[in-house]
Amino acid sequence: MEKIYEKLQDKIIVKDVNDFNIKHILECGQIFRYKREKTLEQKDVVYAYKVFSLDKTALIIQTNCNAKIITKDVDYFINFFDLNTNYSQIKQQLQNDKVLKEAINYGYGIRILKQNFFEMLISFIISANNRIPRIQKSIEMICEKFGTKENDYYAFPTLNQLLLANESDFRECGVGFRDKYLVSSIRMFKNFDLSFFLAQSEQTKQQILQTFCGVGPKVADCILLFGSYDMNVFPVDTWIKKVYNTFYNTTNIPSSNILKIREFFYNTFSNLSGYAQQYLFYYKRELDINKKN
DNA sequence: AACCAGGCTCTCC
DNA sequence: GGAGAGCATGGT
Repeated sequence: MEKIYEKLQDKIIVKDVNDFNIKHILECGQIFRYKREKTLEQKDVVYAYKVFSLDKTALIIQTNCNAKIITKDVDYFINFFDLNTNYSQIKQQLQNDKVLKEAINYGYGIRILKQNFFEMLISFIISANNRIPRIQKSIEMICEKFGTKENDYYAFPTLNQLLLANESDFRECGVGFRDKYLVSSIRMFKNFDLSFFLAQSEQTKQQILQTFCGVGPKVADCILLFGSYDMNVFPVDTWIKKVYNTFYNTTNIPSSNILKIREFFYNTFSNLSGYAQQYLFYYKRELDINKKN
């Protein structure tokens, strides 16, 4: 298959915008550290975003015919944006499901980002029973407080940097009752063997993650999906619950039974569950948000 | 002013 | 092992 991108010295040109839309990618719920930039003067520019991962950053300028990823860390972001995976093929396989076909039509440019495991662990502990804008703000404050300063932004803190943080430090970043979960989980991560963990079975990985304080089934699935590119999980949150109730509730599962809903979707989408979840999440959330305004 | 948010922990049965 | 209360904080 032909590559969808061209690698240059300090940027990547993505040539196929049918499988790459930076708004879809960043606003489908998988990442918290990004900012929309004011659109530049050129009239063909559709979106411009800055994205941050660990200590790295990129500026993405999307037009109607291509997307430019401008960064010092070209190879890192080729992997980060999963540019060597064929999303046309994935989308085609998922089109059998009628609802998903609609969702893909809406968020056609979604790709699953390959993010850092530790950053996802911390981020999704904060996400529990929280609102997305406030999650973003808390994470940003934690970066400013404990992360290394780069040029015009702060890196996500390393494990050693976060080991210096106590509960009131986190409380000042607006994480609320999750402060103690963070302190506990950060200490536990010090003795965490990631490569051993990744070699375990799906079920074992889910169980191990739930031994971290503040990590239940949903957060565990998010960490696996976004932090280890594991497509065999289907995180069920409030938005997916709405998806289930509006589009799929033809079965006899009580709409409050998260684990049963999760099982239903995994049985439906199998090893493409992670992709499917993101199309559905983005579709439902955008529709509801736009309805309000 | 209650109610809710990318749920989880803890208690009680 | 399943159901239910309580949880920080801020927006609507």
